[in-house]
Amino acid sequence: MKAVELAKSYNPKDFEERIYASWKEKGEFKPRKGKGEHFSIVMPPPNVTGILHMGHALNNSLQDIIIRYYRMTGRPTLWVPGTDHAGIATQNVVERQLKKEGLRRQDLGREKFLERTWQVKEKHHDIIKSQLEKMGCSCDWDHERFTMDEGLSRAVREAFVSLYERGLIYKGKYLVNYCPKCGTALSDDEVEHEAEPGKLYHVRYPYSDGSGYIIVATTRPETMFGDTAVAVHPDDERYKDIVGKSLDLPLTGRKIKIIADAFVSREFGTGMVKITPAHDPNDFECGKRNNLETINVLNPDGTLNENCPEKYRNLSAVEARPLVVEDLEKGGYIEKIEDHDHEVGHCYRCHTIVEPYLSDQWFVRMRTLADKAMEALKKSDIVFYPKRWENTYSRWLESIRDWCISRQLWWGHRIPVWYCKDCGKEIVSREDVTECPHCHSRNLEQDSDVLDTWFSSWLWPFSTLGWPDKTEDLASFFPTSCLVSAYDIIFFWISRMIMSSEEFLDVAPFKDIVITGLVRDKQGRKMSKSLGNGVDPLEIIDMYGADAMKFTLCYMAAQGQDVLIDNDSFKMGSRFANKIWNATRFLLMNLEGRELVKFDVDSLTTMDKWIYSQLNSAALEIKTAMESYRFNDAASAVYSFFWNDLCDWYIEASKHKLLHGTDDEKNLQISILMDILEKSMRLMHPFLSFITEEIYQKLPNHDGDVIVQSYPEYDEALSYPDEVMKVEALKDIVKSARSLRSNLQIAPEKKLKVVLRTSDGFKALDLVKSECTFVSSLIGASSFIVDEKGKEDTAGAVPSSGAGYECFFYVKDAIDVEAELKKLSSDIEKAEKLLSSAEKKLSNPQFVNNAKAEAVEKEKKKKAEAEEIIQKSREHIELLKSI
RNA sequence: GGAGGAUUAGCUCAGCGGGAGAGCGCCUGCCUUACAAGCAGGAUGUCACAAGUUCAAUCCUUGUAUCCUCCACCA
Repeated sequence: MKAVELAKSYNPKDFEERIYASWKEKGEFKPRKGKGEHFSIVMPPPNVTGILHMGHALNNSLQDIIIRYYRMTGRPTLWVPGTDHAGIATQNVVERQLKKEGLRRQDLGREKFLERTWQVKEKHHDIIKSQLEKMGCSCDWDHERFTMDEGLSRAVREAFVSLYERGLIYKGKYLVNYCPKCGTALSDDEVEHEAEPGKLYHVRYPYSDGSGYIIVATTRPETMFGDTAVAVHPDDERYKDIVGKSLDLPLTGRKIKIIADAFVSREFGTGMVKITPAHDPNDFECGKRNNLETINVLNPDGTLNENCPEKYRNLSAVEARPLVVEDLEKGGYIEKIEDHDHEVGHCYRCHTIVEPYLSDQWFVRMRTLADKAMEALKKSDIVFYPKRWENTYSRWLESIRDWCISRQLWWGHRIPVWYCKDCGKEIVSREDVTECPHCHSRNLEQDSDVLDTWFSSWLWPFSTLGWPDKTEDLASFFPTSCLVSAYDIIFFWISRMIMSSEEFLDVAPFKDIVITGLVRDKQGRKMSKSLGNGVDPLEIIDMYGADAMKFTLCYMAAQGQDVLIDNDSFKMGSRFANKIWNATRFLLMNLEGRELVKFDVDSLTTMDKWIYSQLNSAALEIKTAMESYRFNDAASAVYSFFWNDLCDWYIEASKHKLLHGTDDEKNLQISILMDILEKSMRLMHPFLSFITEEIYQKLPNHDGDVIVQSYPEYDEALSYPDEVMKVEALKDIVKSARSLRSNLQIAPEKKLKVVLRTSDGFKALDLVKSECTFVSSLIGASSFIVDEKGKEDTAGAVPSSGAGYECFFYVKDAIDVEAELKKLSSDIEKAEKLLSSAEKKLSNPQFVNNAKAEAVEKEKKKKAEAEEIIQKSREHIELLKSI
């Protein structure tokens, strides 16, 4: 047989791109009719604001592993890719570009601005797509979607209108979070609270009748121009008598009343609080309860407006504050100023301080939606991995408040509401409206706001499959099987997808929710441009290849734990890939000139059965790990099977036959190896996709592409526990022999006569005999004699021993007796520890009576082994001393 | 103010009721005809601290300490 020769070293650049193109061309990522239930994933759509970072690499690597695994199990499999228009974030990117050109978006106008934003979207989309391809993501590009696609836009309208019709969407004037820089309202979840050092100003508010003053404490004195009352607790004995009295608001002289409201805490400050309904959520509620006037003192850009004294107008809150305080001091209104740290809300996109701002906005009523989402968890329709996130999810749903969905932006889905300028009616419609259905006027205007970006992404799992139409995709692949996401968007996205899906389709959008950790640097810090600690996926792929990146991430992704990495972390995967490459190279070299033969169980040796058994166990371990999303366990099963079992032991053991066997022996051996190798490629394919495909194509026994081959399944018939036990015993002999040689500092080239003496019932006896040559080569023996009967004269030989055997080395030349003595006493010490622990347990009647029978058996065995080691080691010490 | 996570070898982390593990790093010896991105051998741990449950605790319970996240309208 003519075998393909592999390049001397593993170079992923030689084939990764080619293989991806070939998969794509052959349509390998498309769902196929298979057996069993469908398996589908929708990719969390990356924002078109930039390029993918390591977090995306982790997330998509894991999805790729899952999807490839299930594709190979034969289930009809679909992975839907796509991108998100990312409302504010993308608009900010474009506005920043404009700023460099000295322009604002208003200078361009809505239409031109949107044109420009579409260009940015296209550019980033193309980069993102090519990144995903470089990573090897096996998603079905024919199913690719964008949140502002025609179809998805239709889904957004359907969702909006149908919620409106059910009374779950309403418009109203409320105090919302408002980012002055982005110029838009935000939802509660889009505000990040951070502790900041601040001051607590104690301000005197004089009574209108001149009978003195009261003191209120505030962190924001500049909002006092919007004060419309001062409140005390109704049960506060100190202030019972002054409720109803009138105060003169400092710096303006406007009169406000003292009111009583139970929300006031008596303990904080003076127990008196100024009420500014337009600029504080508590005060807003309090104002409503008490029918207070609402005075807005801010412009939309965060500066003070015409409701403030002239000198402060058009200054930002931060600029105005010291001026106001200064003027208060001048007027003798400041009682004292204390340091006071407090939480300040910041915009999650631009980090500007968010203002509570009174404005007309659209909201989704969340209570009933949240209840259904809660129900889904209670019924176990959804399961979180790891489970602890279920608490986080429930708690958020319990305390949910209505969702502000209107944004004063241009980039996004226009709110499907039209206002008739003639009859003043509001028209909410799935289709564009050009004529008022009430008065037939054509004088209509569409609401200028767009929807929160999450209002389209919360429909993602079904809008991408064609909803609201009843499509074949929806029927075949919905609900999806699992969702892989980081924990930072559980609220923004995951919870809301569950709500929308339960609301519109009466079913959870996915069953398993896999929450990954975040990728951080080696110090545990978030990766960011400003810190310069980012690790770029493309750079890693360039250095080590996509397989090395994917495998390493998988190996490190322990259930929900953050992944700490630097560039060097990926050497691990790279070395492993190199190992696979070289092992294959060696086997293909040995295939040259050989014939593949058919073989059956009867022709398998103990070693052969052992490696099949190990492969079989690995398949089981991987299955178990994958089913509970324990990626690191799956990766270590792959790693230790291929490297430790196959390379270190099996291939080593086969070398003698491959090099010195008869033609028949060689043919049989290489046939078995090719079979194992072919199965290994299938086993490893989800984790190292490119290299396994590249190698698979070069195997004489391959069939099509490995990506669509069947995944090795655990088979009870291929499990050989006896053989496994024997091989483990053989490994033990070799290891202890090697250890002895190393301790005695015997040069590797020095070949020695070695005699192995086994005890009665030593189970691996026949194996050691049949693998004589192998063992002999591993322990550097010139001759290796298995001495069952104890006939060999071992006088003067140095022994190494373990359970059931002694291995004598005939060392005539000078050896390091001291070193060996040291080793032996340390062995005795260890064994004595073991022995005493076992004896302690066995002499304890409670242990013997209560513990499981196997546990007791194990202790007995432990004891016997320890005793054997101690006894032999003592003999050996005597022996050494006598030399 | 709530909630969660972390604390195991020099570093990064697995494990989780019965003899302490991996990768990297380190030491020693090897270019053994696949791989020096390799092979072999080796050292290193009161499994944060303190109680409790148990025949048995790194693992379960309860506290304590340090670190990290998330949530929360107390001015």
